[in-house]
Amino acid sequence: MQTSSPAGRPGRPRNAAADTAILAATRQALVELGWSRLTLGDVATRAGVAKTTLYRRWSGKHELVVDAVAELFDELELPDRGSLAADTEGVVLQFAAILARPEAKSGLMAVVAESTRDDALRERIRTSIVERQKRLVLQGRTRAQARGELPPEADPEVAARTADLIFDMVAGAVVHRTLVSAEPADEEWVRGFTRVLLLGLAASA
Amino acid sequence: MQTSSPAGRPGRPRNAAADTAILAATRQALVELGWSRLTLGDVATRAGVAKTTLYRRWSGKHELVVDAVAELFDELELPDRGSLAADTEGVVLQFAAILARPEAKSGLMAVVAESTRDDALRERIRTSIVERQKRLVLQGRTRAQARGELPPEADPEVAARTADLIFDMVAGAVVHRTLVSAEPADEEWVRGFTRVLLLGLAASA
DNA sequence: GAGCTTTCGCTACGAGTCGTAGCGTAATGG
DNA sequence: CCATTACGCTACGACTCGTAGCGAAAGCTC
Repeated sequence: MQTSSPAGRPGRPRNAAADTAILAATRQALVELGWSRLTLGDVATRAGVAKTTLYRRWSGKHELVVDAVAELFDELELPDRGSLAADTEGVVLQFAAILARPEAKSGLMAVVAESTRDDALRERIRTSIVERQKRLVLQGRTRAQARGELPPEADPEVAARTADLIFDMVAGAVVHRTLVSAEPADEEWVRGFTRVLLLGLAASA
Repeated sequence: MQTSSPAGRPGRPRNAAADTAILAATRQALVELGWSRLTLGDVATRAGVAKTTLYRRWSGKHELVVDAVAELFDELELPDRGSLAADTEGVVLQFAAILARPEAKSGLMAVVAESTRDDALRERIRTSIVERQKRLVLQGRTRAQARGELPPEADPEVAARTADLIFDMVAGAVVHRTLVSAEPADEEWVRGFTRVLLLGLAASA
């Protein structure tokens, strides 16, 4: 989605409803067809717009799918369940529920794959999807430190590195469980995961 | 790669060197073009074979890339460095080194994305890539139990679930770090990761 | 209202890829 | 020698891509 026209720009304004319709149509097409068989002409037909309209707003399949999938993560929130372990389990379960949806599965990995050769696409993914998730990790750590469950971080640089590490471990594990192992990240799995994450491999046995 | 013709089958045998050339050409094309721009016609030209020959051996782009990428993981081994932590660091560094290669990056995620809608493809990935990695986790756990670093598992069912969990945590974290966060899984990162994995989040600070 | 600007739907188009068919030839075993 | 399979090559229809051009619609400013 490029910069819209909020200010008094001359000319006919864009149909805002079309954006919504196009993104919804994209997700529907992802469910029915998957990434590889999804075509922009098909999406345009589903959304009830002309193919040229779609190309005026998105430069291609990749950007469109990033935006369509990003909206799925809007609902992510950090619940306050009273302890770091419970908070972690709650947010991981939310994340897992989103990833379980077919439109997320087929779309997310495809754009990540393409982002390895497209810096602009990676930046788009980072700002509209990844950062939104990482924010929850930072919130959770701050809250846990306030509770005294985690020691306060003196060095902000070390704190940032640790947060990045935790984020990669949490998001990576759920993604791998869901997409590669193709098993559900259900409550039982999340409990085991949280135990290892917080207590370590040796202590959790 | 489908079943070759080792037994005395009539007719002209397949050129075994062509398989090697095609897979190498596929990896080269992945490096230069990435997944989306890789075409089978181009791979055939690079390998010096006719496009029809390629289609006689692989049913499509997905299967071909799975086989091409799978060979990258052949070199994975579990080093014996004397302790669970050191062994873990060693194998994770190997895994990270493979994932850092562009042909692995662009190819692996793409086929995983497609496998969410193609059971046969997922099975092919599982047997030729994933199981080979998971074996290392099992070896590492057995060795650590022999050393007394981990308690022996009484229930084989629980042991299998734990091994799956560890595998998803290790592989997922490295993949996420490399492909999504787009940062190198270097020695420093691996040390921090291993510490959290073995000791837990609280104890590792 | 007049005039300007931008969007929209539609059609058409060249370019590129896909996967297959058909052909003649090469290589192996019985 | 002959059946059988693999190979290289060419050609093909079908499909998707991304763009161009057109007339009409919808907003703004004067």
